Amino acid sequence: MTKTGLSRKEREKLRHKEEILTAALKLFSDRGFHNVSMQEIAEQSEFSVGTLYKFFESKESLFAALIRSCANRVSDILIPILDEKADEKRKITSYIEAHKQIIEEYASSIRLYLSQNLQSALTLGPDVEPETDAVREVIRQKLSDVFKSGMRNGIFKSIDPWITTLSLSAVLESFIFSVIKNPEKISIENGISRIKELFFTGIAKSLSVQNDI
Amino acid sequence: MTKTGLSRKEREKLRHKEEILTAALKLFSDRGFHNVSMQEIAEQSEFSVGTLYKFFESKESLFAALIRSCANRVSDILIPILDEKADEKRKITSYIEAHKQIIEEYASSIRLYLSQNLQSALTLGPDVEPETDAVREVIRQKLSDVFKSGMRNGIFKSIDPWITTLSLSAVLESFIFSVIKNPEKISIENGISRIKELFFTGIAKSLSVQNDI
DNA sequence: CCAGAATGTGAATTATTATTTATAATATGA
DNA sequence: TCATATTATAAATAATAATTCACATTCTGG
Repeated sequence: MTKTGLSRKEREKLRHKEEILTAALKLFSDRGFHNVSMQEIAEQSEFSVGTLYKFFESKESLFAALIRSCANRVSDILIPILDEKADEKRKITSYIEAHKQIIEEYASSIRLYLSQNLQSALTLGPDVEPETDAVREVIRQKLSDVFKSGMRNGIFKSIDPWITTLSLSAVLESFIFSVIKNPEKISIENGISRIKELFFTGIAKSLSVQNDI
Repeated sequence: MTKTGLSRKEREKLRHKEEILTAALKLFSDRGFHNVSMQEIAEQSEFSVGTLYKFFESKESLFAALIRSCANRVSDILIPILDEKADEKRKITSYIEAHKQIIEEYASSIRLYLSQNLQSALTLGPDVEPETDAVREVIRQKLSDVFKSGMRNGIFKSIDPWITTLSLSAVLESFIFSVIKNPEKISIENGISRIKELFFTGIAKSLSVQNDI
C-alpha cells in the first residue's frame, strides 16, 4: 500500500484504464461515437477487444466515462471562477479569459464535451446519463447568477439573464470550435479580447440605438 | 405535358420522392443519422425498402439530399435580406428578426440543417458534400460584408468582422436550439428582441468599460 | 384485352461490429 | 518450483442494418 491507498497492481490497473480512455478520446473526438469501433480503440490503446470489456461494461459506458471526465475537467476550471469573491464584471472577464486556457490545454476533450452537449439536443450519439447535462447546467446557473447580481448592483444593464447566459456560452463555444478546426488561422488571445469587447459594449456605435430597437 | 414541363407520371414520381424526404426528415431530425434505419424510413413513408433505393443511391445520398434542401430553404430567407438595399443597421435587424420566421416555419428542417453544420465540425454523421458548407459560408460572408461596410460608414464600432459574424451566428443558432427543445418555455418574440438589444449595445452599463478591457 | 415497360416489393444477402468466451500468458506467494 | 489467481487475448457469436434482386403489381399504348 502506498500513500494513495492503492497497491501497485491497482495503480497499474488504473493506468491501463487511463490509457484506454486516452486512446478512445482521441478517436471519438476526431470521428464521433458511431464511426469508431471497439476494434479500433483496442488497436489504438494496444490492448485487445476483450480487455476493453474487462474495464468497461459496453461501448456506451466507455463513452460515458469519457464524457464524464471531460465535463469535470471543464467545470473544475470554470466553477471556481464563478464562485470567486469579486465584482461581477471581473468574474465575467475571468470567465471569458479562462477559455484561452481551456482551448490550449484540452482541445480534444473540449471537442468531445461540446459534441456531447450538442448531441443531447440532437440524439446523434448515445444518451449519456444526465450527470453531464447537470454539470453544464450548474455552470450556466452560476453564470446566470453572476449576471443577475451584476444587474442588481448596477454594473450590468437589465437584460434577461437567461438570454445573456445563452449568448455568452454560445459565442465562446462557437469560438472554441473555430479555433480547434483552424488552429493556424486564429489568434486565441485576440479573439478572446474581441469577444469581451463585443459582449460588454455591443456593436452599435451611437447610443441612440435604443430608439430603433 | 403541363405548364411545368413535367408529365403526370414525372410529377407523381417527384411527389413520391418528396414524401420519402419528408418522412426521412422527421426521423433524422428527431433521432440523428445513425439511429434511423432504411427500414424505418420505408415504414414511415409507406414505401418499401427497395423503392427507397430506386430514388436514392444509398442512405447517405438520401441524407445529403435532405441537407441540401434544408440549407437552401434557410439561405432563401437570409440571403435576400443581406442583399437588400438598406442601411447596415436595418439589415442586421431584419436578419435577426428573420429567425423568428425560420423557427416557426421550419423547426425540423432547421434542426437538421444545424445538426449537419455542427456535424461537419465533429464528424458525427456522414460527410455531406461541401455544397452545404458553401451555403453557410455564403451567408457568413455576406453577413461579414454588412458588418464591414457598417463599420466603414460609422454605424458600427470597429470590431473584427469575423468575430462579430461568428458571435451573431452562434447566438442565433443557440437560441433556435433552445426554442426547438423547449417550445413552451420561451417566447420567440421576446428572445429575439433581447438578442438584438444585447448584440447592439452589450451588457456593460457604464461606458468606461473600455478601460478595463 | 394484351404485351411490355415502368414501378414497387420484401425476403435474402452481405457487411459491419458489439459482445462473449474458451484459452493462453503472467504474476503471486507458499 | 508449482498451484492458483489474475489479466489479456482473439476467434467465435449474435445482432443489426445497408444493399440487392428475383418477382409482383400497375400502367401504357395499341
